[in-house]
Amino acid sequence: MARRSRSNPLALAILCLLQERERHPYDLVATLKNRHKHESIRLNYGSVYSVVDRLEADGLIEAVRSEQDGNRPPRTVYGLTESGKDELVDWLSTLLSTPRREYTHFTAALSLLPSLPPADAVALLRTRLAAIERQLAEDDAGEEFAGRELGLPRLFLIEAHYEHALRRTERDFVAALIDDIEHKDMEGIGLWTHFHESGFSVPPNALPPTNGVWRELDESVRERTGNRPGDDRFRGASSTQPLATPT
Amino acid sequence: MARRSRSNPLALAILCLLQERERHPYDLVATLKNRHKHESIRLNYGSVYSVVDRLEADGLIEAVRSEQDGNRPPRTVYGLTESGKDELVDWLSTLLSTPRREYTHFTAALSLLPSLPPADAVALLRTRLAAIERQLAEDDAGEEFAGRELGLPRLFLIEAHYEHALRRTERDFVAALIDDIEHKDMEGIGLWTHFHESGFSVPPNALPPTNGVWRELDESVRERTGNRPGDDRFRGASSTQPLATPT
DNA sequence: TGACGAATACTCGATTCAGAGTATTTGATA
DNA sequence: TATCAAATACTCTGAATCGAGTATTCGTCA
Repeated sequence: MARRSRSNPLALAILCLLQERERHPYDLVATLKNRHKHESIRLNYGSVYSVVDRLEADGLIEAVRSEQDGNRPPRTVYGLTESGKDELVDWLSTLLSTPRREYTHFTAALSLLPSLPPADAVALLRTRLAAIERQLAEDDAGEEFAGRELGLPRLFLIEAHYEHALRRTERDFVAALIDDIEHKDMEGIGLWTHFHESGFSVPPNALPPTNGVWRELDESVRERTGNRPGDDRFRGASSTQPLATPT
Repeated sequence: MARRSRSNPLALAILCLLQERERHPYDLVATLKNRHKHESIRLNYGSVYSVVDRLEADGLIEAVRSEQDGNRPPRTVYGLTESGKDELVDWLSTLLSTPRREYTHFTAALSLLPSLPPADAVALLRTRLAAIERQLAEDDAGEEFAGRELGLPRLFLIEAHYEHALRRTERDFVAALIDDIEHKDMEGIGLWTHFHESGFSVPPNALPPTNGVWRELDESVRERTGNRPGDDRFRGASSTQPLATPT
């Protein structure tokens, strides 16, 4: 059998819940929300039903019975199969033992930061910093609540603690970044400022070739040189005609 | 016009590149890889072409001309429109200023940790820890290289520095977690161990009601009580018949 | 000079997903 | 007792995504 996709951790969460006992789809959703798993795993109805179908098609879960309450739509109750149990252990083990590249929106935004003028960037990062501080305070209050009021053991809050630690790192990083930009305490800021002030909206390729930041990167990173796309000096020496008809 | 989806940061990256100058799709891909943006933004061919189509349909970019080199497939060169420029600034500003929930595979895995026996969890986390340490060492070497050999300003490596900081946090967290589990230095570990040893693969609902962790959570978090799905005491009091025909 | 691998430049189809929409029931309120 | 909001339990559709596949050309090395 071709390897399953494993791209959506919701499928893994479902396997875990079905390991506890049999459940119908709506019960899965309700339980996940109840346990606040939707804060660490993307969850919505459409996904649940299609993921359940896929798991069933792959033989990892199976319908064990159908229930009906009055006139409501019948509910199909699912249980874990043997190979489902195997997949659960293997998948979860891989996720835990092997770091993989994680893509986040904020990292993406940081990598595009030079596309905004430095002053704007600082203002926006300040707004973010304030929001993070608020969130950190809420985290503390929430932990207080879970620990004291609910008596919820730390074991069941591991992911919340981890996210809290990440958030603190984010706060420190953003604060330091703001400082560095403001005090021009970072290589490249002169260029950044200059190019936005002089009306070129983008730094790298506006540089004369000899100082071209990206050019140097291109040269060093690639074994061979040449006038190729991706090389920022690329200007298309091929035949060019105006585009006549749009699609 | 209905608000654009903004779920795929690749579209934002493309807007940023087109702000620099006009490019054709393959040039976009090559440039993104060249600048190592594919390490912070998920990138593959299929996505690029469909994202470009979408951006064009939304009027954020437009085809400016078509080039052809000998017998190769013609290349359509795109440029940024005025509303594209607006969207770029607005989208990037939002990403920077407003924290949003970020879903990662590792956080998902942590939230499902109790589904494995504690001893297994510790072993897997140790493997991860070693991999993170290796990665951290590579980060240092890579930074050395970029800074010294390439003279690449820190401004263009912000995202790499941020990921490095996150990785250090992850290392510390994982190391501490291993310790806590091993020294049973965490509330809930007794139960966790017990339930895996006694053959119940899952802790929460195996508890007697009076000590039920999730039950208490359910009670406290929800305003009302009752025998409903998602409540872990739920056992389906409705009519039940065996499932006759599978689909 | 001819063969082969790497790079160029996409195309296509099969999943996968998000989220809006639908219909029923329960419980609180007026 | 009628009504209305909230909760229950999905269904459907169109969009987004992924990755494999295709076809051409260039450079290099025997």
